[in-house]
This record gives sequence, C-alpha cells and structure tokens, in this order.
Amino acid sequence: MPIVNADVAAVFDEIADLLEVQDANVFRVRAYRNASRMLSELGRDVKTMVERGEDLDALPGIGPDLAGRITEIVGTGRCALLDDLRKQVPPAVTGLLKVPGLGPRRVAALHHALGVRTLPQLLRAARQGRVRAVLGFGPKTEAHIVDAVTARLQTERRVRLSVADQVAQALLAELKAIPGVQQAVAAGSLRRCRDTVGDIDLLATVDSAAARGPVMERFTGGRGVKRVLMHGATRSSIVLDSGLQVDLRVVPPASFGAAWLYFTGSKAHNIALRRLAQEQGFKLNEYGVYQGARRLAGGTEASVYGALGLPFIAPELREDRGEIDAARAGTLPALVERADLRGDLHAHSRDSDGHDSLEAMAEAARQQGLAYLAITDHSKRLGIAHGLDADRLARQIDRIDALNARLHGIVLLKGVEVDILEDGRLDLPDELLGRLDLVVGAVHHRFDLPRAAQTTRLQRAMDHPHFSILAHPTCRLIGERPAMDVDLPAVIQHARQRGCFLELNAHPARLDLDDQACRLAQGEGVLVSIASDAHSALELDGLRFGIGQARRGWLSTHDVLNTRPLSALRTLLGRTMGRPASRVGAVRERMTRTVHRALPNNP
DNA sequence: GCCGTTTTCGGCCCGACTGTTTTCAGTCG
Repeated sequence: MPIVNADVAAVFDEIADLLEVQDANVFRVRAYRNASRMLSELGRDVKTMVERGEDLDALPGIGPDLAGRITEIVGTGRCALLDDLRKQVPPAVTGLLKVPGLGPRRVAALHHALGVRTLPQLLRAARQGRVRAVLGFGPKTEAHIVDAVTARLQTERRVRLSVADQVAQALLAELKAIPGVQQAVAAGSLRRCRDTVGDIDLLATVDSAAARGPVMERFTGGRGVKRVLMHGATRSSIVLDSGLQVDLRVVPPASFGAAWLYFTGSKAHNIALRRLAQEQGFKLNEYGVYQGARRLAGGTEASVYGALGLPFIAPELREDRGEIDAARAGTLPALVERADLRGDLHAHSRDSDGHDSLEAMAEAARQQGLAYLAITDHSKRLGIAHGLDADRLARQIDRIDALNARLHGIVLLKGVEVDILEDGRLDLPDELLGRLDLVVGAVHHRFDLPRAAQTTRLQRAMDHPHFSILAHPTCRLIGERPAMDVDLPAVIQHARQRGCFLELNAHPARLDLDDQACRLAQGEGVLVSIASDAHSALELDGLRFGIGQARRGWLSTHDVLNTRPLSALRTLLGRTMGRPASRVGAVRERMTRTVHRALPNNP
C-alpha cells in the first residue's frame, strides 16, 4: 500500500497522543497536531513531494524536524520516534483520551496508579471504587467515568449535517419562545456546513443578565434531555435522548458578534484570529476585541473582523485553510449562493426509483425558483431501482418533449443516470445517449476495485463522446461507506481534458465531491454541478446542503455549472454532447486505446 | 517543535465549568 497523507497524519496524531500522556511540552504536542491537520487537508501528495525532492520546510508548520520524519515515514513506512514512544507507553492507553473529561494528565495518573490500559480495564477499576483512591480523583469523577465509558461503548459520535440541522432548528424555536431571549442562532460545525456534526452549538442573547438563569433552567430541564453535562451561568451542555450533545452559550447583545464568531469556530480559525489580534496589540475573546480594558468591537461579526483589519469571512471558509491571508489580501472568493442556481442536473422520477411524476418534479423545481431540471433516472443495470432500458428511456424522452410543450416557467432536460460498468463502458447504447440533453454517469457497484483500475474505469467512462457529468465521484455514503479508492486529481484532470464536469451531489448522505475535492476541481478549471439527486419533489430542497459544501470548497458562481442560464448551459454541454463527429471520434479512439492497455481485466 | 518588518530566543488563544481543592489544575471548546 502506498503511503498517503492520511497515513503520515495518523502517525503524527498518535505521536501527539503519546507525548501528551508522557506530559511532554504542550507546544511540541501542538506542533505534531498542527502538522497532522495540515497534512490531512493538504491538496498535494506529500509522498510525491518527497520523491521530487521538494522542500517540505515550505509547508506551514513543518520545520526541519518534522520534514525529516515525513521523509522517513514516506520512505520506510515506519517512524522511529513512534516506535520508541510505544515502548515507553502502551499505545492502547491513548484510547483512554477519548473518554470525555479524561485528558493526558488524568490518563497518565490512572495508568501509573492503577495500571489500567484499556477502556474495559478502566471501567472495572471505576466500578470497584479504585479510581477515587487516586490523588485528584473523587467519587463524582469515578461515577462520571463509568457513565462515559458505558456510553462510549454504545453511541456513535457524529451525525449528518441534515440531522443536526433539524434538531437545531427545533431547539432554536424553543429557545426563541423563552421570555427574555432576544436572538438564538446556530454556531459550530453546523453553521460552517461541515458534512457531519459532532455536537450542536447554539448561541443566545438575553435582554438582561437576570434572564440568563431562567433560560439555562429551561434549556437543561427541557423535554428530551437525557443528561446535563454542564450547567453554568453563561454556558450549559446537555445530551439529548438521541445521544446528540448540545451546547448553549448565553451572552449580552453587545457581545453577540464576538460570541457568534468564537462559537462558530473553527478552533483553528479562532486561534489564527486571536494571534492576529495579539500582533496588533489587541485581545480577542468571546466578548469582543479589546485594547486594554476598552472594547473596540463585538456587536457583530463584521465589526470584529473590521477591528482586525479584515473583511467579513463567511462561516464556511473558517477552517484556517488560507482564508485569513485571502481576507488580508482582499482576494476572498464571492461564494456561490443558493439563489445563484438556475437549475438542477440530477433528479429522479417514478419511472425508476423516484416517488413523483415528471409533472410533479417539474412543478416542484419551478417552485424552488429553478429554470430547468434534468430528469436522470437510472439505467437498466440497477434493477433494484427499476432502471430504464433503451425502450423505456426512449419513451421517457418522447414524454418529456411532449411535457415541455405544455410547461411554463420550467424546462425539463432529458438525461439519464447511466451506470458506469466495471470496465468503464456505459450501460445504454450510444445511439440513445446521443438523443439526450446530458448524460450523467455514475458508479453503483464494484466500489472495491484497486485504485488504478477504479481510476481508469472513471476516465474511460468520460471518454465516451456523450458523457457529460460524473455523478457522486467517490461514491461515499457518510457514516456508512468510505469513498472509493480512486486517484481524484487524475480524474479531475481527465475531466478537464475531455470537457466533462463533476458533480457535487447535494444529498446529505453523500456530499460528494467534498469540500477539498471542490477546491481541486476549481484549481483545474473543471466546473462543478451542484445537484440534488432528488428522489422526490421534497428532496429538491436538499440543494442547500450542496451549496454549503461548495462554499466550503471556495466555489464562486462562476465555478458552478448550473448557475448558467439554460442557453449557456446547453452550449457548455454541447462541448461534450455535440462535438464534431470526426474530431471526437479521433480523440475517443486514442483515449480508448490507452485505457484498454491500462485496464488489467480487459481483453 | 515551529516561527519571526520588534525577535534566531522566547514566545506559542482565551475563558467557562467541574471537581477536588482550600486556591487551583484539568479539561473543553
């Protein structure tokens, strides 16, 4: 197995864990954590950088020491420092850090005093009353450990964005109904539109300090609250019956902006901002920007950024991935918004596995403010979805033509979500695909091909002269199925060469392309189709989740295919659909020969 | 362990809450 960035990041994370338990210098630990995060978010392959002899020191947070470790890991697959640390501390001990409330100090204390290494051992010790005997521990901590370990063994951690969104909206409605509450908003990773959410962060302002107490009482004593983790004057945490954790912070209105900024994060963005404030002689906290005791800003987020000499930075960008430098330089992108979408290029009807008729889908799209909607039902290989064969698709084409003659304010585009077969061929005859407005291709089986074969499979599909858009390119299902092992940069480059497009599937279970991949596509100049993959009229609303992900990927209106008016869209699709036959044929021949050689299981 | 138009050494974000203390360390976000 080749070493990828995530492998190096995992090594650095484990080193950080082990160093922490050994009570190492916190800044040394932080250096490993920062490097781990940087590597997992880096758009370039660090192994390739090493092989090309590029200067690793140029990467942020990488100095001579870490550069040497990266080179070692990439070259040998091992890390001597990690091996040493594992000899000094049983590696399993770092698993105890996952227990809420147990940090490095306490884990080390428990390990040394009781010899516990694993969660079951810790649970046994706590139940036997041995934990409270350790210096610094008492009966409450001991009981908490029993609860936390038991819960940890049976709960899952992160939920999909759409789930968190529903819960948060319901809680916010309740909060706003409490007397004294002025504003109540969502913050945290939910507001940043991350694809999954670990806990829900809410922020409220109250009209007087006296109102805080009752608000916190109502929050921690509400229906559906399984446990109260923390109950303070300005901050409380609860666990809902569903297992979701919710944090509420209450601040005065004058601090609303600073608090929203702080509570939205990300942590890395906050740290970078606070350093920036420090450099300018200010102090930034959740109450405002201060110069000495004087508050310079805090009522709105824009005022806080302004006091630091920055324009407003959209929540989706706040990951410390270059947004602060871009803000200073005045080069922040004008991010795409839901209202910019003119159409949707991936939706199903009841002709395959959708719930609604062509007419109902068209009407729903019109009500969503869209000017066009592509009907892309499945092809025949996907029998479970009642996929269309050539005859049924031909009849659907005729029906859509007839329907368009009657529709007003919306145009249905004739498409298909055709299966990409294992060898890269498409699941329907060329002649029929040629009659469509667009061909959306997708993988629905054999997710497990080796990386090279999977990559070639996608590239070969794109070589088809009628191919328009690669749907859900990695086929991940959040929390259920990992992304396929595929060379995404190579696929994106191939799309650019072929004039094809990549989809950002907006379904909250997919969000595929993800944010990082969007940035890669943008970098290659490949337009992205933000598509709902709706299987019912209601699901067209899911486009907003795709917008959030696209914004996290720094995409502007210009980077998105379906922000184009219909005429411009047809022109762009025409580059793939209507190429002059001779030239396309020649290119295709060449590509196909290359691909055939590369595919191991091809004759 | 990294980093630098104040620094190659001395910094490294900042505050709330809890539990176990008798003034604070540890943890978390």
